Amino acid sequence: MQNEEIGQVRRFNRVVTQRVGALQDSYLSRGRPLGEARLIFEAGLSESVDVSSLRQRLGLDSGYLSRLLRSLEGQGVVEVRRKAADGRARQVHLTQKGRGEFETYNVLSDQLAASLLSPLQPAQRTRLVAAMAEVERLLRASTVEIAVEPADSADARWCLEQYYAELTERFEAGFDPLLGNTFHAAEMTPPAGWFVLARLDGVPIGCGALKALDADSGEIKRVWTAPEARGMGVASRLMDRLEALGREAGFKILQLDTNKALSEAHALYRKRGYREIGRYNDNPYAHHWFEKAL
Amino acid sequence: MQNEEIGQVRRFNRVVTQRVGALQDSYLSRGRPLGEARLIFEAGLSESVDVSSLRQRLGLDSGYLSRLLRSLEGQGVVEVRRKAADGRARQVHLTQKGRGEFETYNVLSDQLAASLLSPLQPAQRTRLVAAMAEVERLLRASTVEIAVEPADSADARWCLEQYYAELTERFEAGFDPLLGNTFHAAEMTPPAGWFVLARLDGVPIGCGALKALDADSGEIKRVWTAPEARGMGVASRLMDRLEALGREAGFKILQLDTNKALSEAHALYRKRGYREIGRYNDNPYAHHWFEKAL
DNA sequence: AAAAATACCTGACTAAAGTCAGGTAATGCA
DNA sequence: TGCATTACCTGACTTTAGTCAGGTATTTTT
Repeated sequence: MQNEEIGQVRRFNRVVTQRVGALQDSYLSRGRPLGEARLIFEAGLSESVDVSSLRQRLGLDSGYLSRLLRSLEGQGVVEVRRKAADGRARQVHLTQKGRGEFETYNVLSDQLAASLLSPLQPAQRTRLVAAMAEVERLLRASTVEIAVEPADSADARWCLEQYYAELTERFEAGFDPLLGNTFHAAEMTPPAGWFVLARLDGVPIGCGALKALDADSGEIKRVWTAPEARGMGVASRLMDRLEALGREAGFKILQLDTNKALSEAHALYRKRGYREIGRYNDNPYAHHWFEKAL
Repeated sequence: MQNEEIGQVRRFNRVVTQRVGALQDSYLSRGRPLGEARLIFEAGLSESVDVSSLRQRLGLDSGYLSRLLRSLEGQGVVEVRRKAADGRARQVHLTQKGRGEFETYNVLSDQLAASLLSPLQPAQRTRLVAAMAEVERLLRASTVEIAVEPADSADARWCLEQYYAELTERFEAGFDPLLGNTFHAAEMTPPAGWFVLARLDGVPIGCGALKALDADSGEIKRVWTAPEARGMGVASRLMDRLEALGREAGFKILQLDTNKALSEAHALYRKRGYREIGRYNDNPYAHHWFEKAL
């Protein structure tokens, strides 16, 4: 990484935290401590929130949050009720007054955003918004975490279900997981194989698997990215990790198959140095077979 | 301004303050209150700083800053000495230990920046850095403030001097302010005329003037942007303001002259709807004359 | 030379933010 | 059924941040 890049990131950090951060705080606290304001904002995002979820999202101490909630209850902006499904847990709702406050914060946030744009000329404004979208997307991309996980965890299963559902929709002939060269959790468990999961803010957004074929070769399967996370390079990073695992396992060759409907996947494999080979398995859904020497 | 733009700015604000802001704080406070850390950082930027300048830059209360300095003195990271030139004022120096702390913060800042970039692929990284540069530049542009000010203030004179110096350098024949259709402060003082100044973070970075020629027409002069602030649309905004002042004053027509060396200025005038006319004054440095109906 | 202004300091506050050690009620599990 | 766990609460703190009213030394102005 060049010094120049680092320097640019640091300048960016400085300017943005000053302009946006400081403005944001002053706009949004409006006579109420920032902690309370943030709480109203979080609570307003949905009909009701569990206290535990607030605690996690805002990173607050249990006692501290409790006190904040008591204060907001005193102001009549929230109600805290015990949860029907679990009597220990409690849920936070905004009262009508709270809804009003939430809307006010929303209007202020809009004004804050507008105050950043309004001094600019239309062309500059368009460029700023586009650059912000790019920064946002790539910053989010840079916080995607990829880790080897058990293939039978709830998150792993969720990803695989999404993946199958997408294949069913996209394949001409539909997709039946039982026919399609399925592999089971055991085959994705070291040392028979590996399952990697990509998460954004803790939420699974992609997966991939590597299965040992023999001592020298492995097969890559089930590489999937959630639609909302596409264009962030997640699949590439999953492949990076899977290939690294293959290298560690001593494989000389990685193989994979794919359906003709998955054109983005073809492009990705080609770009990463996979070359098309003849059929090496009897997967009824496969139209193309690739391999790459590690 | 469209809702879509506002929404994008708000998403950007949220993502950036979360990622950058939170990381920054945790990285940079390292066991020391953030206020003290910021102080060390500011003090380290130069050999020595006046307390008053720190107070201004960090926006701190005099008593509060004083206490922070005592605390840092106690930790042995700064020395506060009276200033030779003015016995009331005091100067802050980092001790050797303080220098070490400063360097540590620098390294941490670099690491923080690197941690945002490192998960990305080279192409993404390049795009992120470019987008950050764009956002930084345009956000800075959006905080430029333009105001009508007295033409004989220190900042106004500074701008005009810079402007003259640049003309001297760029004009084939050099430039002598006494010959060049000079106008004096009185002519830029309402209602005879107006002087507008552009500031970025309080520092003057551009100026412009409008002078009444008669009841129906005015002349725009001395539109200048500091080299480091170019490409931010400052000149356009100065022109906007000057034309608005002209409209308020009831002028029907604005005129201006310019030297052939100032090609960017020509482009700007043409883009804003000025059309070239014949010589209307005897400015020896002018090669082109323009006017625009308001 | 006296008066006014300045630059900083000290003391005495307050509010906000955060921490930690118990405590209570509800739930899950053996 | 009883014991461990959980989800949250309360009380008793500390730290950080910030404000404000004087006070002292120095410089500038008159």
